Amino acid sequence: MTEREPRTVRRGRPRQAEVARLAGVSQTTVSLVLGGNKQGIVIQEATRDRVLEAARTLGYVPDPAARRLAAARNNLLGVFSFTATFPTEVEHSYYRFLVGIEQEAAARGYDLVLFTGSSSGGAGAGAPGALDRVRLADGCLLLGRHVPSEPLRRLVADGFPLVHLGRRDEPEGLAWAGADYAAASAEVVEHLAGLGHRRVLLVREDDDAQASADRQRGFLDGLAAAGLPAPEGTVVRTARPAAEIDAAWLRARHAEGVTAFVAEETDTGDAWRALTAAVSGAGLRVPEEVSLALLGSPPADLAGAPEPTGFDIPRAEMGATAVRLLTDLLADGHRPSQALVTCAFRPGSTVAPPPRRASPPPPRPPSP
Amino acid sequence: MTEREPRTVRRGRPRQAEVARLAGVSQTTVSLVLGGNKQGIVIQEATRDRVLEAARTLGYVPDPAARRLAAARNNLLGVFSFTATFPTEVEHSYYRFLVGIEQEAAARGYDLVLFTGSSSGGAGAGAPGALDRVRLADGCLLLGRHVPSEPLRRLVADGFPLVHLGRRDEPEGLAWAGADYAAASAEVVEHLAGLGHRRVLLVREDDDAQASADRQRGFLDGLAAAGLPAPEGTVVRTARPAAEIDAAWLRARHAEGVTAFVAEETDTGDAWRALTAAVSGAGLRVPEEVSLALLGSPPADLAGAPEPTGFDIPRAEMGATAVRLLTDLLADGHRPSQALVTCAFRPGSTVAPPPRRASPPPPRPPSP
DNA sequence: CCTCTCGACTAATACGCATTAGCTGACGGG
DNA sequence: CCCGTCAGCTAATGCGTATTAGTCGAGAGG
Repeated sequence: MTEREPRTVRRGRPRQAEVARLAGVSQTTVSLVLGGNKQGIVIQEATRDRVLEAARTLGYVPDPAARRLAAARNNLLGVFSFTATFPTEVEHSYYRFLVGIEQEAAARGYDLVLFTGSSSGGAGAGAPGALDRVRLADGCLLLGRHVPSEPLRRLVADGFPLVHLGRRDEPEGLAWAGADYAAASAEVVEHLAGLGHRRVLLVREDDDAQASADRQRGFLDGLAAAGLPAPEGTVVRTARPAAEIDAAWLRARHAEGVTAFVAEETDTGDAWRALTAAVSGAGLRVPEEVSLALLGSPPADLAGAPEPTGFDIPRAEMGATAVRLLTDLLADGHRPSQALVTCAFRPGSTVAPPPRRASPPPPRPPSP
Repeated sequence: MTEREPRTVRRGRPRQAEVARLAGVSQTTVSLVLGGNKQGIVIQEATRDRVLEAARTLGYVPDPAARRLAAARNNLLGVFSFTATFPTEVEHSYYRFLVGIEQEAAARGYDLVLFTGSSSGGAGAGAPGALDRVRLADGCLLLGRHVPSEPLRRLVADGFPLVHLGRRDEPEGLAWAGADYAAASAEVVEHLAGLGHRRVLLVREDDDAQASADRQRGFLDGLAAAGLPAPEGTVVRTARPAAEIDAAWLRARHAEGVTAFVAEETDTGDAWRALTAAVSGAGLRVPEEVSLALLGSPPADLAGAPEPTGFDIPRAEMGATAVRLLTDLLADGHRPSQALVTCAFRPGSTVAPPPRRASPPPPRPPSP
């Protein structure tokens, strides 16, 4: 039942052998001319030209798999993410990474392979072997907060060149390019303190990502640096921001003397979303009565709203840095290294000095 | 002086051969058990179990490169665009294509290769042989309006599986997945006519893209279907919309009895941008005094403005369709085909019946 | 008995490229 | 005049897996 099409279906893709035949030389010579020829074998100018000419006319392109198998390089960098690389939600944060990744990869002569295993349509990132497909490329970039450890550990142990986008200490020796959330978060807090705020709260989602932890640490460091206390309840961690961070909750905190709220940015932006909703639900004006800050960028659908004070994550730069790290790894096989990219403070318009009168806010009629 | 490390440096990664030795079978059997065994060769339950057990204890993971080499296909789909795939401008239209492409590719077990050659950092899409690199994949998707014909023609002639995103008749036999701009444009015009508009103008940029031509055709077809004339000047084509479509121009057209303006969507959105600017410059209210429609989606930076009446280009669906076309091509080697995806009409809020006061449109002699 | 399936595997080979041993003819020194 | 270089190639392998031809023993059928 198997149709044994002889040579007809032969994909147009030419091999070195075909090039060799056309140029009247051996396959070896073709490999020598087109490949690196690191052995320093001497080839005559004329021969070399014939080969190049033949390759051009046939449109020869090396097979990445074969190249890889023969223990050489592909010039392919993998990109693997643990959720779809292009999520359906508009303007997902990965896009910005990709901008930097593509540019830097292009500049260094690498093409990109997007491993789609984890996309919703596919088998899922959890599928056994999904991560192993990256071995097709020379090295791979990892995106996403929630990366399964076990397969990763294995890759690292085998010495496969990997760079994680975002700080990650988990498998010992994994290289990464991260944003300096801690420093940026501290800066935001110190900015608030400088304006006169004494009681500042951090709202974070119930998430164990390193990025969340870093922000919290920076937040607390910022408080400490400003000489402010961090009593119990200073960091609010909730799995369901929309439900728990509501107008009543916010009014209560405000009544206790909290004048500024800080939210972390996450994939969904839920913390920030809940916070802003709660504030407007409570009828408080921003920034006159209460200051808000966002440790990251606002979700795209809130683009119309006033620009939140906080910082911007230099995603494109992180992507470029990660590519740089990876290609360096490929080049000199140095041991994995890591890089922190600085975030840019964004002044925004959601913070101001706290209201003068230290008394609790006036009771307002419920909004219609 | 060749370092012939015997077994020591043997990559921690075991091969099928090692598994075979441990299980006391041949490498072939291992391949049969662990691979698909599409040949339907019968293996005893006990043997199969021994192999699986051995594979587990050794932590065997198949080498994707070898697998793809042996399979004579690499399960890679190329994505080639003639501008950077991830342009720096926010929310570029390619993103939406990619959403669909990634999903569908994942669902069909393909990974994606992004050819970065055309990115700003690289050699540029014009570089000789830039397009030839796509031969590395099993097939390739082409994005972008302005695709150089010559290298493309070659690829097509060689039978390399290619699908263009967007209608394209140029190289005979090129497959494509396009949006049905003509039908959608006609629908918009008929909608306007149904509301009572008699004089409708189309503003298009000076661009020879097929997409522009299709919209114009649909626009004219729509007029015809509604029984409206299309006198000279009904289609306004300008290279510099911002300069030529200004308040004065708009006021003049309005005075002539034109009650609705339609703009095409382009990469830049300049036509629409100019049109809206001109209308507000002319002090005309939308949609009370003048109706506007956009053949496509508005640029992202105009997201705050009222939603334009028009249609949405189903980009994700187009991407998915293109992938489907391409994989079908790969599977049964059928001759290239094309697919039109329907655009969804978007009611929006920029059109309304024309103003009541029937300042009689100048009875112009319809040109024959 | 001896050929003939048939079940259950295994040996051999192909995939496309890189690499490593040759191999050949020209030239030069002794 | 013979051997050793050496420039310039080519033949032969290997990489890890999938596939295709067997191979081999055990029953079945004649």
